[in-house]
Amino acid sequence: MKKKVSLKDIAQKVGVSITLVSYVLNNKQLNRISTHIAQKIKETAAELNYKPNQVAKGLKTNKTHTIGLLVADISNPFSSTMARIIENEAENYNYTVIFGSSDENPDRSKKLMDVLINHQVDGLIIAPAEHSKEQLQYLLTEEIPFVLIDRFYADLPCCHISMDNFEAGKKLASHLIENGCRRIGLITYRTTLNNIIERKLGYFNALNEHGLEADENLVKEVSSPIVGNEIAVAIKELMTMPSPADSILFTANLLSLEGLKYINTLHVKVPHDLAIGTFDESEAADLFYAPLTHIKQPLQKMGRLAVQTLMDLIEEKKELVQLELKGELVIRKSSLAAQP
Amino acid sequence: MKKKVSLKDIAQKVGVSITLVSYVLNNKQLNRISTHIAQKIKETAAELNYKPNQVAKGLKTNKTHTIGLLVADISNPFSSTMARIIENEAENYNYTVIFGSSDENPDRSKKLMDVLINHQVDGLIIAPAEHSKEQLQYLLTEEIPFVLIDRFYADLPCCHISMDNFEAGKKLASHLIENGCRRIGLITYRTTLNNIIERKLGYFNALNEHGLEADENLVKEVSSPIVGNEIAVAIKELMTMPSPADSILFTANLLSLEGLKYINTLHVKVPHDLAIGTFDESEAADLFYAPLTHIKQPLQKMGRLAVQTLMDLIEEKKELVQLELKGELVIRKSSLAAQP
DNA sequence: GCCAAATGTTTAAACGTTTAAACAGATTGT
DNA sequence: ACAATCTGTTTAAACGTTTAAACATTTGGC
Repeated sequence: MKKKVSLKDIAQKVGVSITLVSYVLNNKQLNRISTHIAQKIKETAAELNYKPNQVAKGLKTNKTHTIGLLVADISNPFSSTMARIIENEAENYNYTVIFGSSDENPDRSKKLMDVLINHQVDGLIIAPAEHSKEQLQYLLTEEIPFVLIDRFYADLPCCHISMDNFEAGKKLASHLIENGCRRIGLITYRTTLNNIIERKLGYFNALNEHGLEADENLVKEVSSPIVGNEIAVAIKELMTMPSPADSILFTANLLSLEGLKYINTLHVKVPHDLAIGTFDESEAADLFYAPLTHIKQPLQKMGRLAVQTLMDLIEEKKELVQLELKGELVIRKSSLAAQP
Repeated sequence: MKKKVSLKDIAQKVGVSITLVSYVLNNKQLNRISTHIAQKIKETAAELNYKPNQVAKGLKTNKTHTIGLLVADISNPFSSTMARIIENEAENYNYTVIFGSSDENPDRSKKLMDVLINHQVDGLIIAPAEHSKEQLQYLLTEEIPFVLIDRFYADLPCCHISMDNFEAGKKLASHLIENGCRRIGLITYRTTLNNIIERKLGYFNALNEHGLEADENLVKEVSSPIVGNEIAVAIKELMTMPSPADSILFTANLLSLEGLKYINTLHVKVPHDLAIGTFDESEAADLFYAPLTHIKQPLQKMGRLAVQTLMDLIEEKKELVQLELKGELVIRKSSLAAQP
């Protein structure tokens, strides 16, 4: 790689000090500097195609204009959509995004966090992995600005932006009930993450408020959102129990996609034989013969608020921002089951 | 943000020079340094939780251990899958990824490229936007290491890794022909990008080799891959022409998804009434009642090779690597049309 | 006992910026 | 006339590292 043009090169060419070049190019002390020399410096900078070295600048100013984004997996649609929103919003503040995928693994998460911190990011936006509370605690003691998205720990006094998952789960379950479903199976996965748990609690709350009894046999917990066979087993059980499920609520997008693959192999028509409700939009759920009723997360809003909050933290306009935005129930064919 | 622990802090605490601390922590000159002082330095570093400042290091060594990834849109599955693969492979080399979405816009692409370069990335992996040849030319003259993925300019002497799109298009069209299709509609979008154009040429070549005449009316070019209505019009025309299409080959994933949405609204059964072939995997195409026959790109291989090639460029093991990997034809229900 | 070599550690400069402070020369007020 | 002020520019130190070179002390050879 060629050596890049530095302030020094410009200074030498023009025959002035580096300081003066810096002042001119940063529009500082402009009331002082003679216009014709300023002119000449600018011309020369353009001519040499000078690009300020952000690394050197960062060392001096202690601001890299970079934010770290830590997600579960950048290749999954939730993360990548979020990444794009965050990229765009960060750009408005002249910030660049550097990312890492934790794979929901706390060790990996810790390692990535360190890498990002070592790169001197000015702050972090994190969709925390399971069991990463200690790490977040560490960020807090180090006073490294960060904002959680999607999930959070209730007892951790930090900024977080997420959806009101309890309300969303309740809204979705209520909708199924109001459309005639009486035996709503719940398929969720084993986790300590509050977002998923809240969705489940919302489901129970909806049953309760509608005077329906919760049946433990209707609740299936698989070990992870991608184990297709466990999901298939769960669905099979729900469909073949004495009083079978008339509908299924999936607490996560991935669960429903895996579930539909299995349902597609059965002689079961959605929504006639089985209504479906799930979370998040997806092309796949759109293209399914009975497009899926789902909770649409306010991703745009979440992403933008996360960046804005982070910027405030970075600029030390300290304030504890903890938001739970409402999700939107998008009603599609998959849930219009017992409807006449 | 708290001030971070520096070499200086360790040096002061132990009572030695900064240099010595640096040597110990980098395992340099180890044959010289007294073991007990080395021990003490390491202990103190651990105790203070020292993390080397990559920015300062980068300034001195002229290596930031960061690569820039420039894609069309990080939120689309091709880009995000690629991003993840690149992230993982880069990690093997102790590199971190910083990204930008060009939106296929040359101005934005130029701007992002500058931002990444100003952040002193050691190299770039780029899925070039349309009309970005000049910018790439510029990288070449500046000797900034970069590798193109997915697309390239034939006359630009730079490294690129992509799929053999001509062969892929040909393979897909041939498959349709061999399965009885005789009137294959092609839906593509207006672009100067070689990858899409090659797919189209592959289609023509397949027709030719199978002794079928190319009918210009069967070829529809929309203005962009996301204009649903244009795609609908194109499909309608293909289906209602005097001798209508018995199949459609989409030259891009997005086109087929938009197309299927429209096809879903018609009284047309895939593959019986219309066979479909497309590019790239997607959950959506999997879940469609007739899962789509498609060309699977060797993303894993492309991503890994791109990183490896870039690392070689960065380490000045200069070599021009230009690869066109073979795509895999994945045959699914959507193309098994005229088959008995 | 003296010089050379080996051992352990420090000095100093550098990377490309920023920025407070100093400086020199011109202009002004009295 | 001369201090005070203003104008335009430079000096120098700093950010946190790396690394060649210098230095001081010990050890070894003869």
